[in-house]
Amino acid sequence: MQRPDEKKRALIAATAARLFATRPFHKVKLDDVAAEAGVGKGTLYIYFKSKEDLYFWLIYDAFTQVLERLKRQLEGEQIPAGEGLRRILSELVKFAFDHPTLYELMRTAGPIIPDERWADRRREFTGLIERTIRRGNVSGEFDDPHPQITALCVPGLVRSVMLFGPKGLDEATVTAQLIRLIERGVYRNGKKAMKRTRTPKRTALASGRGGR
Amino acid sequence: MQRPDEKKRALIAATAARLFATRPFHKVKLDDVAAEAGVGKGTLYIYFKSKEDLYFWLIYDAFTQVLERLKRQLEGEQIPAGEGLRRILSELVKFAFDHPTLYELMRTAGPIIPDERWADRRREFTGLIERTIRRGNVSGEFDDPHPQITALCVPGLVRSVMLFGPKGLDEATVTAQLIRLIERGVYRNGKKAMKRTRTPKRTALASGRGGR
DNA sequence: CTTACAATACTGACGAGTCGGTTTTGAGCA
DNA sequence: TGCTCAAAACCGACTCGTCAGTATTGTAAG
Repeated sequence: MQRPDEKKRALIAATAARLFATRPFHKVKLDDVAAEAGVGKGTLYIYFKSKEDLYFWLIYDAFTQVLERLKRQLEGEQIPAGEGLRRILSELVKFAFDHPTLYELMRTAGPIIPDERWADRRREFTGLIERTIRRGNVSGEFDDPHPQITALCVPGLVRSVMLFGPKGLDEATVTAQLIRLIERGVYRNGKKAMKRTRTPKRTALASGRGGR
Repeated sequence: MQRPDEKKRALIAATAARLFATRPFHKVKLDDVAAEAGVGKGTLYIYFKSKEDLYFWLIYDAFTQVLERLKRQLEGEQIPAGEGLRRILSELVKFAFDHPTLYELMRTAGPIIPDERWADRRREFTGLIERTIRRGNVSGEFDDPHPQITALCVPGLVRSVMLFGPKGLDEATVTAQLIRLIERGVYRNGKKAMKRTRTPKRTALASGRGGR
């Protein structure tokens, strides 16, 4: 009955994730985690170094899961950029719907995590999206002047909707709408349609130092 | 030295905002807030009921500021929906650049704030955007099947870019790109619709706005 | 008899909130 | 202008509950 640890680690992780998603870090007591997981408090410390370690691990793990799924979606043959973008979006939304707890958890996470690995993962993530857009630009499929900014936006869209959206929203609707938004923003339209958007002037105007 | 208390309240608030933006709630010590504000700890409790109260007040206040500015931008005559949307975006970005601290602070805010006022404000906010989009739909300017979802996305876009974007980004570029994304996602396709938007020359984006 | 763990008792630090003493303010008065 | 005094603002050392983390004990399985 008591040999394999991975099962128990997962149990603890799931319980903790649930609690951390429900209330802020400082309100989650490890006593509660232990109790709800049906585990001794001491056991927690067999699997995790500290409360912060546990918390970090949860987020890192969840994020890694998303990342791996995305990579799997995009690997292989030459998927057209548009298709790639669509897959990214639906994969993200799917994950958010399937694991609301983990998604909510990542929200809390904020960038204030000292660990460098977190930032690395994050960069890897947006890099994936950015590269897809650039690929589309090169192939002529897209025409996005700022793939980096757009890439940053993608997870933000999903986050906002999941976080503040009304409860009734269904996955398909959300996916469709987000895809629509991003796609339109990025695709090369009938040339005249997007002719404008002030592109020519931008550089000159931006002269006046942004902020900070 | 100081007679009017509002000055001091603002000082405390600003200091606290800085600290709360820098580290998570549970790592901010009121002793530090007091020290950095050059104020006795007891004084904090003259102006704020508790740590949570202080925190909540900061966020609520910041959010209210944005909301008021937006309202001011949109009130008055019949601004075309497209122009309204553009104003919303640039106002948000401007605020984010001007008050990075407050903006970052609002990020943290998701945390299950018990107070109903917070949810109200939030609804008021997205409602403003949603209504603008609907107006555009009615006038034929836009053609967005899900104004509500789109409205939810807007603040998310700004957030993502400000939060994870590289430091170098300047306000004008960010504004332009976000406007482009949303606009394209929302406008009725077809050359004539597009053209109308452009006719009135772009609003003065370069309106100064120095960082400091 | 050993291993892995639940249960639980324990402790030490930490930090929110308090309280009594001190300073500032401004009104009333000369 | 100067003095008095009460009320309000202010300070910061102290208190006291709360947990994170640890050590101990009992027990079931192998």
